[in-house]
Amino acid sequence: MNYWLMKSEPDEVSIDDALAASGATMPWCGVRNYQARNFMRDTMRVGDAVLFYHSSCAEPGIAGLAEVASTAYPDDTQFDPDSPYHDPKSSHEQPRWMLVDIKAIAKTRLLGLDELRKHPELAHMRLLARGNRLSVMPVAPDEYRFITRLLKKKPA
DNA sequence: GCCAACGTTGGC
DNA sequence: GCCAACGTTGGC
Repeated sequence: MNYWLMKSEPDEVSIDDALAASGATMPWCGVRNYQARNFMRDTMRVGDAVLFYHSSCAEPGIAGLAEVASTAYPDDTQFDPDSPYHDPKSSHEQPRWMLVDIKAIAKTRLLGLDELRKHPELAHMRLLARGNRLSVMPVAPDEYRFITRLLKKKPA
């Protein structure tokens, strides 16, 4: 069992949007970073736990829980000239970008960046590292457990 | 809107 | 294979 954090801009897809999707499941399209793609393609397994993170918004932070719901397959948006995620250098024969399906499980309280930074137990999270830009990243099991406990508590 | 940090591109 | 230029991310 692996643990992950996945960023989404709530203006695009919020945890509420994900929960409202058919089966609360949606293809995690639009990832255009090789490292993030490799995590989805090579390491994710069905049933892995996911922290659903809201980024580029007024209150960035963990907003819900989700799980990996498929193995990796090509991201269709890369082939669509009308999509903002279109990649003219990709082809059906050799698709460049892969994704997995993500199933939303629950909305949580908003666990903001400032609160995450308060805890020494989380000091090594990749999310909190300087200049971090990865949109899909692994979370250590201890960090995941600590965060799920925090989510059940009131904000500090 | 600003800007630091980072990844990618492409000329050499 | 180096590296400058450029584009993007994402918090503030």
